[in-house]
Amino acid sequence: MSKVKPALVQGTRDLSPDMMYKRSYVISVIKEVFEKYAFQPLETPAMERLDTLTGKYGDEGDRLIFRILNSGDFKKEVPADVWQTAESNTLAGLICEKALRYDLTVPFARFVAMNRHAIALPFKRYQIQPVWRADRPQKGRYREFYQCDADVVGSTSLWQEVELALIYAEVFEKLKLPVRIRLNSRKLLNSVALKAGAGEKFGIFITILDKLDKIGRQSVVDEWLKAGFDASGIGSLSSWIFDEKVDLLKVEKHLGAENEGLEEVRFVLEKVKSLNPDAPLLFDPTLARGLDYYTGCIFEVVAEGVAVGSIGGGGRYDNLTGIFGVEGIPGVGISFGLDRILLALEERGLTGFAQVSKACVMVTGLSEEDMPFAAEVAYAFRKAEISTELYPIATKLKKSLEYANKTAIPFVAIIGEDERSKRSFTLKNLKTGEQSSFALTDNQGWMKAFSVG
RNA sequence: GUGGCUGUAGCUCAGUUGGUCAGAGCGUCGGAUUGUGGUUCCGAAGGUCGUGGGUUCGAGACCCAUCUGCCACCCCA
Repeated sequence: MSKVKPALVQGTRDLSPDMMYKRSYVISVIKEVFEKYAFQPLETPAMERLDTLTGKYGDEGDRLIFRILNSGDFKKEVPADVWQTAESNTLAGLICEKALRYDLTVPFARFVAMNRHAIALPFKRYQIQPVWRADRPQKGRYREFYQCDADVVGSTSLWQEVELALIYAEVFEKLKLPVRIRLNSRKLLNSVALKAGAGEKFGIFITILDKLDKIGRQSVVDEWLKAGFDASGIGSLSSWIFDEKVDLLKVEKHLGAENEGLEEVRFVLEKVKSLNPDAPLLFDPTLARGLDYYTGCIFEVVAEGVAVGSIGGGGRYDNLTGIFGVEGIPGVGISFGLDRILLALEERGLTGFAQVSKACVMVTGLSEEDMPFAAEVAYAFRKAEISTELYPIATKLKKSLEYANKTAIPFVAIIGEDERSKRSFTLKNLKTGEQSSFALTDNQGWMKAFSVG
């Protein structure tokens, strides 16, 4: 076999032990909160049938789906002339029947459609798994990344939105990451678009609106006008919609009191704030979100002071399972972008929570004769539920202490001839340099020493 | 998918108009210290200058391609 230079696929990365400690912690926080709000775990396969995924994310989304080449003699299935003349895209459709999942929501919808009979509604599930997108990587943008989703299907109650917003607030509070949770409603956006005379061109309208952060108010207005929307409508719209803090009463004045979207937003905002006054939830009429399937409330989370894009998003979709032939099951869900959350924590220096050492204590023997007893000591520690590493060869103390120091193991139990003959060990605290001797049978003694460190 | 920037020892980077320019710091390894690390001192190893072509008497430096990272667009976690 010829030698290959080791390399990673574009947009992917290895997660070192160092990173894994941090990730595990963040995942544990998210999972804990999900379970506290009574969501149940679910996992689905990395690959789905291609037709399960296509058409769910818009044209742009379809392009970003990683397709999997058929096994076997896939060429045989394609007529020669087609093979010659077809566009790459068409051809890919003929030789790929599977794809890597693009998000967790559509596979979940597929699961619900397939298991409708076995599920008690409302069904609340959470799912923490990687997804893949054939995007061009940038900072905080990977081709393989983790999403942590919580969705409820089978309930139209706005209390679900309230609880999901509370989850967002609680997770980021626990992670000590300052965020802004933006809230809007697609229905409200619809009314806004109507005011602007957007009518059929709702998509174009919100796409332009969505660019507000990047291009600024004036450019948004200009683009709207260029797109041919009603000038007077836009004029009155721009008098309030870009305000930093939008007063709901003001919105009501412009859209009328009988506005469903406004009522949704008001309800969620009020209930969340009354339960958790510190929740950083705020109404933002300019929040649009691109995904085709949202129909009600929409959420987006951005980290304060860190440019990593949004670290979470979600919303309500009235009929996601419809395309799988199961009608009338509404859903609402949120997603956490694990990789971006970690990036944000990293940039703000908030990863101090991470466990730094794999082991609490390392046992080292000075000669081969000491090794059996060293192993016995290590085993005794483990029986006491202490994470223990046995230095695998008898070596100079300098060596093993250096190793313990580098890997941040706080204690070293030293076994030499003396210790072995007395069935004891010398316990050194690497932080303070103190050391004392314990009989192996003196569990209470050495357990106390460990707890002090 | 479109456009731009980038790539030199494990890491962070020097390298002048193409002609000893293959370097520094940190890290790694060995020794000072054969039962004591994190400090100090001494010494050593490690790079076909991302990769593949090309221009040139001569290229790390120029050109082309490709890969990677990053940035903008698009989109999004």
